[in-house]
Amino acid sequence: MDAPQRPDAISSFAADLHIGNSLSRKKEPFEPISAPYVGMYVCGPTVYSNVHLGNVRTFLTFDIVYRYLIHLGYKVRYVRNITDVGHLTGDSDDGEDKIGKKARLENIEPMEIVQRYTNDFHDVMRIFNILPPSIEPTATGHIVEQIDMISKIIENGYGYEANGSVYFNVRKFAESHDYGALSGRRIDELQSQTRALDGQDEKRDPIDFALWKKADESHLMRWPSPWSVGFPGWHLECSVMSTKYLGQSFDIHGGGMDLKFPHHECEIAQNVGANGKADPVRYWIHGNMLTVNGRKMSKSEGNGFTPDELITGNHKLLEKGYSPMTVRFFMLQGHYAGTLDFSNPALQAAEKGLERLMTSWRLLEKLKPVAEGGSADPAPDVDAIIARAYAAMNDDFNTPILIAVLYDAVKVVNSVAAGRMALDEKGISTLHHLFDRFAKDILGLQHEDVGDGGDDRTDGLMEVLCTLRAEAKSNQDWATADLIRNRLAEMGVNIKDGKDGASWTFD
RNA sequence: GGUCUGGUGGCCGAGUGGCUAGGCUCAGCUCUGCAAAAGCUGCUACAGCGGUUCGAAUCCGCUCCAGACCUCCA
Repeated sequence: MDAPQRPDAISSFAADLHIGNSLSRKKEPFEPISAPYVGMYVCGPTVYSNVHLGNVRTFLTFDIVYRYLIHLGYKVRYVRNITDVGHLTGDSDDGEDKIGKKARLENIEPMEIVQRYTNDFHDVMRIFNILPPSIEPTATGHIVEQIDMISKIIENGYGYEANGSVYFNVRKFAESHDYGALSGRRIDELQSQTRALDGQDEKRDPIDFALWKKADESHLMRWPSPWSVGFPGWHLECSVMSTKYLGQSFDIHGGGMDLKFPHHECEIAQNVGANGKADPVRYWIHGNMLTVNGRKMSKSEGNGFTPDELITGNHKLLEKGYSPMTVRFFMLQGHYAGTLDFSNPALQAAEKGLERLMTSWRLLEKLKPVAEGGSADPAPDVDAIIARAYAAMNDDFNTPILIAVLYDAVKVVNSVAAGRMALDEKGISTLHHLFDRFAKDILGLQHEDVGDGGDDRTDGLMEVLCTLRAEAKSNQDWATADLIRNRLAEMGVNIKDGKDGASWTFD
């Protein structure tokens, strides 16, 4: 897994980068707080089960952001947390800690759960060629800092203790701050929307959220604090770890659309409530959901695929298996801010489209420049293609447009290979640059064939076979020519007859 | 009910005032011993209704439809 090549200085193209900011709901020019450094925080997974493709889409979105910022020359510190405590089951069952519950069900240590699914998460990230972040902190590794932040929030008057638990006083905070600015919610509406208080509730107001929860001995994961033995609230870890590693104000905060409320709204309140600094995050980026037959992919719907099911095709909703690169490409053909529907025809279209792109990319390696002094007519304008590639990425990371631009390059490569167009040395090297930087570094596309082809010996063997076949063809010995072609095809080697002899590709 | 997204051709999916994606599919053609690949051409749409404008898929209003979110032991 290769990180993008980072230039020594910030690219001149960086000045045109615009980011769709979910806080302002506008596309804004990207101006880092202290260039060349960029701080980016993304909410990572809660490691109590296998990740599914919907999760993958979110992390892929920020992989593209990360890769492009690096490509532009920024020194990015990318922090993506692992939630290993505090995320409660929010639905109708019991509101237990998700990890604690799983540990109890399987009768093992919570940390075994955490380790197992963290490993799984990393494996999945790897097969989709998603780069690891600079720092991957865990909630349990930052209990001390979380307690410290709670204390600050209480000191500042925005938190209160009730029976050993601590809550954030939303109404108090909203007196002087715009709670709801990110999600567009108003606290009066929230108030009326919230389910009725039951008499046991320790919260002063139903819209308050927990910073610390007291826990009895049946809880597997609990820590001492000034208020009680218990555990931190889910929203707290992200505030704590982003502040610790990126500062009280930082550039980019990302996550899935479904985290906008309450999670991110609460994060802002906590950061501001503890640090007193308004606007802790400059640019909020939210990746949209992956749907299946129009429904959000989720475990409870039974419409989530694990990577294994995806690759083998062993799932009732899959007609066949698809490679991770196919899925990566498929996801990048849609913009991150829109929903994307996962379907078999769409996947098959992506598979074929990717194959055409990759075949052309391989063909580029063998392209010969037009001879010195020879005319390159008609000569395609490859510099314009590069400019359009940057324009696409600068427009809020518009990968679908970038892919469309790459297909223009595909057309050029194929035309040159077929002798219909000509390129000089410089033109060819520009195309190399386009594919290496945009397809490989930024989109993270890579050839999936492993081990076969590419080395000198294979090339030599192929040359011999092609020469023999060319000889057979010139003798009109079609039987021999077809035998060579067919036997190679059985092995996954495809011969293509062009104007200047045959070329070959591997499946 | 509230908040937020969206509704684009056979399918997927860009595009936010005039030029205008791209991929896949289908049909025809070129090339070709045949095939594959590649290239060319065609099929060419913006949920509905009204408004603004010289001009709207794009802006405004309304309607219809779809999805997400609405929080801690509800």
